Amino acid sequence: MTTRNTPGRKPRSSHSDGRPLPVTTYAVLGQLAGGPSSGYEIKARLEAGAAHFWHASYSQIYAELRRLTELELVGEEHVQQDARPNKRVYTITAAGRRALRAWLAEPWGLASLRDESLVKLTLAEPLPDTEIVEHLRGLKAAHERRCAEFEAEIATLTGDGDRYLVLALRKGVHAQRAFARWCQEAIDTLEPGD
Amino acid sequence: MTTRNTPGRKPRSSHSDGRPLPVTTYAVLGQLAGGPSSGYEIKARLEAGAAHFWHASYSQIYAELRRLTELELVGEEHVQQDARPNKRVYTITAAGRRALRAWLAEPWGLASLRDESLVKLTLAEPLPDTEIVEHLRGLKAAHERRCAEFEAEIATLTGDGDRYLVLALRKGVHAQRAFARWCQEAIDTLEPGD
DNA sequence: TAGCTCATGTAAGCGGTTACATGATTGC
DNA sequence: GCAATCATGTAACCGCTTACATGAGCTA
Repeated sequence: MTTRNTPGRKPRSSHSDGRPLPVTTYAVLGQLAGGPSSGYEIKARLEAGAAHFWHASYSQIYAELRRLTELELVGEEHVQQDARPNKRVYTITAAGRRALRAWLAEPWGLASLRDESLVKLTLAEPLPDTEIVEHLRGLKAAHERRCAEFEAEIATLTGDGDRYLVLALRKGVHAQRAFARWCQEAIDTLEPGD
Repeated sequence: MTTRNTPGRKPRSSHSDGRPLPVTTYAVLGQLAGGPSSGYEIKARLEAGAAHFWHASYSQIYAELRRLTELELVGEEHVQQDARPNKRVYTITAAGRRALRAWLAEPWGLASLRDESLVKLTLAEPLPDTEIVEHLRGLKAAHERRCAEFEAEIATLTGDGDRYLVLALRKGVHAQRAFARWCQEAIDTLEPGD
């Protein structure tokens, strides 16, 4: 006998719906794992943390908080403040922590890269190679600048609490360096003499 | 005297609207630059070409073709076929080629990477390092597999017409290698002995 | 007095995916 | 007889961005 959906029981809590929650939801939930906070604070934490590789607007954060509240993965508390606008402070629940841990336990997937410059490159056939090379030079410079940005940010992070953030930023450094090197390789193969 | 919008003249053709067209539009338009074809064929060409770094579903291709037709960047022709379903064959117009060239002439932008695994990493604090390392090992293996896939595909491309595609795939190789190396670096810093 | 920080939201729209619908021909 | 190829589309939905709306207190 298969497990029946006991009818009349409203399917509550963690996404009984088969589809997985989007990453952004967990990104928000994850911030709450570090302590209760308001939507506004969550935005700030995200900006200070994973902002380089994941981004969320206010609209979306507030929407996600509504969703998380409905799923009972977070609890909501209205806080009156004088001298400040009132807050809604969200707190992760036990179910929330479970959901987060379960998500972290799933295999860590590859980033799917949608690369505009490669679309351009594959369509660049009618252009003269010299022009393509010009673009590649510009791209290389951009990658190098970005790389330097990552390195600069790492340099400002001395605290031990930032261990994982530093690791994450290191990935940025690796990626940008690789891209810059690829640009040079591509330039070399396109340049006269080939 | 500033250039006035001559009123009563309907703003026709190439996106008089300020916003740039999305990349997908140009990806479709670009396929047409290689000769007239149907939506179905365009899908096949995309799949054979830039599919690894840019993807488009049928729904979207047909939608883009409608848009391109409206913008008069492509021309549409209904072709009766016996023994086959009827086609709509699209042909790039002079304005279409201009628009494509203009797009290619714009600076080639960096790929914005949204990396799920990095979100996980920055939220992994409560997990024991051994578990994180496990995930990173899995990720490294995945990157190496992907790298091998790119290399295998490059090996099948001997033709000279595939020059740019090969270059593009090389970027994939570079990226995957860099990611794999980063995984190892991260593993090393997290592993006991640190 | 002007602008920043704190604080929350709505509405509209876009890019994109997934599921669904249809149907003829060719090759195993 | 069954699946694959050719061929085009619609409808619903989702994730996300952008623009808009509001408002109090603090600081230059």
